[in-house]
Amino acid sequence: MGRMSVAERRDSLVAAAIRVAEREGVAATTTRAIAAEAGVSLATVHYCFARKQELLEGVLTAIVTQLSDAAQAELPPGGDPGVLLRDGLRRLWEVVEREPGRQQVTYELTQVALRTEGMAGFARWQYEVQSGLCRRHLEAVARAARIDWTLPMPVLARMLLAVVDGVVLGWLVDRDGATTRRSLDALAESIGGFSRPAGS
Amino acid sequence: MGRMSVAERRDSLVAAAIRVAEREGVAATTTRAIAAEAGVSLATVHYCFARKQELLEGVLTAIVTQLSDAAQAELPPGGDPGVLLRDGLRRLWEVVEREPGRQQVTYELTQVALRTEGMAGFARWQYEVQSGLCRRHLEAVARAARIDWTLPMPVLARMLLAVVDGVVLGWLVDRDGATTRRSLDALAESIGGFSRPAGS
DNA sequence: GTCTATAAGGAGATAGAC
DNA sequence: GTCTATCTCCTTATAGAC
Repeated sequence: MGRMSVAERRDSLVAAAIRVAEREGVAATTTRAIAAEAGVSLATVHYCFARKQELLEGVLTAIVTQLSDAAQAELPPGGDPGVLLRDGLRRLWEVVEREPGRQQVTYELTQVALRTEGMAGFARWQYEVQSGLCRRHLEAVARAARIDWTLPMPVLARMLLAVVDGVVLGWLVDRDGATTRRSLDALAESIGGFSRPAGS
Repeated sequence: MGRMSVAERRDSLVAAAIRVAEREGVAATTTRAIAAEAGVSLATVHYCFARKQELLEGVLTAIVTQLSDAAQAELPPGGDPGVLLRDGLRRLWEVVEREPGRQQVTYELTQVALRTEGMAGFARWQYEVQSGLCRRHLEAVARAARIDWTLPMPVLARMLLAVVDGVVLGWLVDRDGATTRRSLDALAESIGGFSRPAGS
């Protein structure tokens, strides 16, 4: 843990903060805990980030960016839109179920951002990014299944994002994976129903 | 603000805590802030609640109970299940849009409960109560529309609860009421589709 | 039952040596 | 860049007078 550039140290502190937040919760992610996790002194944290809020913004940005990078997937042509959506959500679900702490941190950070002066914009940005991922996936499904959606894209994207958020939130509370997966499948099928053959 | 019984004082402190939490967030709901809001001294709070966690449990209980009481509604016979569900969600939405702080506090408290030793049970209880409300509403819709649901009730109830949670969560971030209402309508219609005429 | 006063500790942030 | 030491403020909780 010798000397490194400010940029490297910042990345290392953000990574440490994410580990602490997943393990202990965002509320318990103090600058002291982050410093200990990263193996540096408290003052080093404040040398790299003028205020703690800047570090939290870095955490939120890193989490959203990682999620965004992981969500890219191309779809082979053909198939039913409901089935394509269902398969996409099942792949997403595997990731969620493997990293529950990450999802919990995401929701906690959104709440913190909404309540913190000057961070509300980050919450909205996070939501726009996730909404954009939903939109792109819905467009990919439309191309693959050769259909047009019968609802405006903003409405459909919001439906899909709401379904994912709500389902994950519920699972974080009761950890009933079986019922959760069946609900997710049914909701995917539902949304797939808002389609008609392309150009008709 | 003279003397009152412990029970009365506890209720008054819980009510004060809810007001502070709606205004400032659960994280900022300190015993001092609650005492000030209730017009009593700090020591009085600790006289009525041995630990702060007991007070928070009282807040969560009060919020869930109030929500539960407000959700009762009888449905006139006849109509389409999707339309009945949609109308129910629209009534619920009016309440949500009128009291955004209340919803935000609910999510914040769930997160706190999940992270707090000894409070995880409260989060699960909260979820079971809300799930029960969804189940009862779905059963009422089935009676009114004379249909049977084509999915098991636990799955349907979870779908409905997830939809409400996800939609509210998204609206708390971007406050786009128009898109939110259209998404809610479409999702209600979707869930209504998992039905067939009764006894067929 | 309610108060004032205080304990005991944790938080973010900074000063100044190296 | 990183450290130790410290400041200042705020938190939960308690003691003891009234």
